[in-house]
This record gives sequence, structure tokens and C-alpha cells, in this order.
Amino acid sequence: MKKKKSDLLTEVELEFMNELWALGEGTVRDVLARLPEDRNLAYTSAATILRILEQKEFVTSRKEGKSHVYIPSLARDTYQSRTLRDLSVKLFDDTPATLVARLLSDEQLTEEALGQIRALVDRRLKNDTG
Amino acid sequence: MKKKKSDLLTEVELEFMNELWALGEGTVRDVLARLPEDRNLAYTSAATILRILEQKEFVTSRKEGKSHVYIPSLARDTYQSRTLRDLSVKLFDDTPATLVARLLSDEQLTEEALGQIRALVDRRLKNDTG
DNA sequence: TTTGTGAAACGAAAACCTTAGTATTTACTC
DNA sequence: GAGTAAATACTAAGGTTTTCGTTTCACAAA
Repeated sequence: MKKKKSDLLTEVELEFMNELWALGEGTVRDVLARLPEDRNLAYTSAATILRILEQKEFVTSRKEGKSHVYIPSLARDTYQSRTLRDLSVKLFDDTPATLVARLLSDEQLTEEALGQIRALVDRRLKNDTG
Repeated sequence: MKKKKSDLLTEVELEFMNELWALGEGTVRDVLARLPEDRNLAYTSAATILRILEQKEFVTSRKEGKSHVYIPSLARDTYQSRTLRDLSVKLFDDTPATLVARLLSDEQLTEEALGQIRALVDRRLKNDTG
């Protein structure tokens, strides 16, 4: 029996994964350097988070010199999909169209974003039928 | 200075809010009755969750007989938008088009859902220009 | 060999979430 | 008013998350 327990990242874990995804891979110090100026997180705290991420198998690591280099073990795309599916189920009655509807109803949505979205939908339709 | 602290519901809080949104309003017993058979949550636990939701101002309540009737104090739509904005920022570089792209790339997306999404985008574009 | 430096490992405190047992209050009945 | 059933309030235990200090370790420098 697996423990499963959600597969989703916590707030801080996501914060760290975002930096690792941007870097490709990195040490504790690499990640820490990318956090906002006012984040002020102790080195040991960052190390702990990365150790936990490894334990949860969101990253792997290799030894390089005296440091660990951490590497994401799942792609950002994959995690994005997973998150959207989870959100769909929990808050949008498992109906992606409702999710898009809500996104489109956001007043702050720019004209540019709207155009991009239309293009994406068009392309996806073309690929399906053509 | 406000406390802010995220404005987002926890897992169980969302579970309860979903029932309240479906009901319009309800007592502890009403919500409990809607939870899945195998949920097996004690009455007092459910009461605690609703009390917490009230304390966090996600619901209000009025006294009716000897019970409290709980009423959502924000619409589901509103919370959906809030969640999407949060997710956009945290996982999609604040670029809603990327979010839609990921949604569309989901293999499990049905033809029907795709059609609905296209219709939504079209309608939104028409309303903007016309 | 001792000392110094940078990193990892360990342990744990503080905050918050989830669950539920016990005590108290409330509204109704006799 | 006393009894009773149902509801709320209180309290706390156990788990997870976030944070960081202390200790240990490896290696280089004196």
C-alpha cells in the first residue's frame, strides 16, 4: 500500500521548485540566491526544504565537490497539468470549461492574453480535425 | 495593518464550502449529510470546521431554533477567480495563456469540453469588439 | 596534526490544520 | 422548575509545514 498523500507541493516547496525549474539544477546556495531580497531565509532552512523535496521525490541530487546539486525529477509542465486537474476536480466540478470561463471573466485579463488564448484554442482545434 | 495571510481555503475548508455553495446555506447537520458515505467525520469535527470558517469570515451565521445556519460570505465565482489568479502567479508566470495551453494539452480533455472552451473564447471576443 | 571553512545532517520549536472528546448551553416538555 | 435531547463551546492531541540552531563531516591550510 502506497502512502500517496496528495502529490502536490506545499507553498514553500513550490517556491523552491520554481527556482530549480528556472535553473535546470542547482545547489542550496543557487536557489537561495534567486529568492527575493526580502525573503531572508536562513541557509539551513533552504537546505532543509531541499532535503524534504528529495525525500518526497520531487527532486534528486548528486554530489559535486562538497555540495549537493538538486535536479527536479518532474517537469514543470507535468506539475502544471497535475495541478490544473486537481483544481478542476476540487473547485470546478471537473469541468474545464467552467475554469476557462472564470479565467476569461477576469477583468484584469489583457487584450494580448485573450488573443493568445484564442490562438491556442484555434491551433488545438486544427490539430484535432486536420 | 491587515493580517492578509493568504485568503485561500485549506483542503477541508474547501470541502465544506463546496457543500455550502451547493446548498446556499445550511446547518452542521446539513453539510455533514452531503459528505460522502465513507467520510465518517464526527459531528463535533464538522462543527469545528464551520466555526473556523466563520472566524476566518468565509461564512456568516444566524441562529435558527437551537442551531446555527451558515451562509457563505463570498460567491463561489469570486473564490474561483481568486484561486486562478493565485495559481497563475505562482505556477504560470502570471501568464494566463500558459495556463490555458497546459489545460488544452491535457489528453483527457474531451471533444465536448474543447468545443465549450472555444465558444467561450469566441463569445468573449465578440463582447469586447462588438 | 591541529585548525579553519563551508556544507550537510540532525533535532526541534512554533505555527497551523484536522479531528474529536468532554463540558456547557439551549430550547423544549412535563 | 427539573429533565432531556440536541447543539455549541472549549480544549487538546496528533500531524504537517516552516523555520533555524547546533552538531557533524570533509577537506584544505597552517
